[in-house]
Amino acid sequence: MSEKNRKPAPRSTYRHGDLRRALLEAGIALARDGGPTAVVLREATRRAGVAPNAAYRHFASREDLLAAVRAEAVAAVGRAMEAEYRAVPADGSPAEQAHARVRAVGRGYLRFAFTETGLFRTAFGGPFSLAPDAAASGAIGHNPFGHLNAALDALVAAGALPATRRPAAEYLAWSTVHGLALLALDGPLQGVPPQTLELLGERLLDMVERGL
Amino acid sequence: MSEKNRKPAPRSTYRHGDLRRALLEAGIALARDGGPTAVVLREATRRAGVAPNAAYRHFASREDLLAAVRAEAVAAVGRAMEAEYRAVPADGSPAEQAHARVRAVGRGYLRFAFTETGLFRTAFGGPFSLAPDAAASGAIGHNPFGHLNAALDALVAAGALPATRRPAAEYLAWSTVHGLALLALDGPLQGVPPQTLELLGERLLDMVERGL
DNA sequence: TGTACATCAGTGAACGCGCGTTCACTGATGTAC
DNA sequence: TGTACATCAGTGAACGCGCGTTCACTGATGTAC
Repeated sequence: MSEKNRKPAPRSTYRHGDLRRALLEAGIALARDGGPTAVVLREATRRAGVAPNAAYRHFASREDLLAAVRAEAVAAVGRAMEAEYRAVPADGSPAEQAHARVRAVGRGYLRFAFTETGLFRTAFGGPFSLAPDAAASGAIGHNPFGHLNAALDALVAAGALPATRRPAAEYLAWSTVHGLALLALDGPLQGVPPQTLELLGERLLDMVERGL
Repeated sequence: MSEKNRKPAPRSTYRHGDLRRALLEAGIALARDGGPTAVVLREATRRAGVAPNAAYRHFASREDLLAAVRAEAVAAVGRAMEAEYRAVPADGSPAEQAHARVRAVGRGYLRFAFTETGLFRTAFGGPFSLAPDAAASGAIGHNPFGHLNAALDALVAAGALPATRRPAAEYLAWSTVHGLALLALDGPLQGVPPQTLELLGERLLDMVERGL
């Protein structure tokens, strides 16, 4: 976003201004096209036009930088889900609406995975947790998991899902979209054109709706 | 399996005997507890009690060794699925049996993932394909994907799945178990006790059965 | 309004690391006569 | 049955790599008087 990390051109000022953010943004850019392993501390400092060790004023370690990048990636997934959720038209019965929202949340997740491969991998491609504190630690209140839970709760409230089936349903639903995403990224679905993936995603969501 | 790679003790003979296999087995052991990134060429040679560059007589590169290890890991998944499949009792209607077999295949996949984390990661934790040639290249005819396809075909044959829904159903089914496996390995289901995971797995398979 | 000073963000140089890989080699084995 | 020789599996030493990280430093900034 800022212009500073576009060019490694030396600053005019001795101080950087907002090196933390510049490093974070460089890290995000790195993650975007290369996933978590591409988040290399030295490269981030290069992009920020700064000595390698300058990073240690703002991050305790490479792992610390990566954690910050990951939090941003997770937040981005959350935003994608939210956008899809908001795009759901407000017509139909409450049950229909609730269904449409669960689908929207899943669709948002899948679209993000297909579109922002590197960031998706950074968010969910290695060990990750979505504990409340993890969600709170970033500059974010967008927790993907929270969206899913809310949508499922609404499904129960609308009478479209028996309350007895609600517990742990979020894990079942999440599993399906997560699995498809990874099959498309790393598995036998690699190279399948986006619209086919999109279609497959809708069939997957059908299955979840029917099966939950 | 061989004793040679247990101890790094120097051979008595100048020639090794079966270094290729020793390296492969060292690689598998490495993968078993550490996943694909733990498959380090130098370490494999160390375990085989051999100079690092000796590996190049048998593998073109580290990547080549890893590919061989991966093929074995994939085969192991296939075997796990097969074992579960074979354990299905031969009673009930054809439709019931067919259902039970699809479940068995899925259960085998999940159990392997929960049990042999490192090997599962090696097989499916990074880029992978299950193209026929990939399955043929190893010393194996156990293709996990093939098992799933066969089970689904049988489901159609038994009249338990409308033929119109058969196409691409393997991807839908696979997505669900794959997703659950990864959520349990890397995601919010980390640390959940095995029997809870098992239960969740069964509920997931219920969902697939109902939803397909 | 000007000066002294503490703070601390960024510098420059250097490290050790373990890796994959290449080189020219050596010596055990199997085969041809 | 014995000897000469080609083969080629394994040796030993060395590389370059780029990384993360540490060290002692320097110089811009803001604050107190």
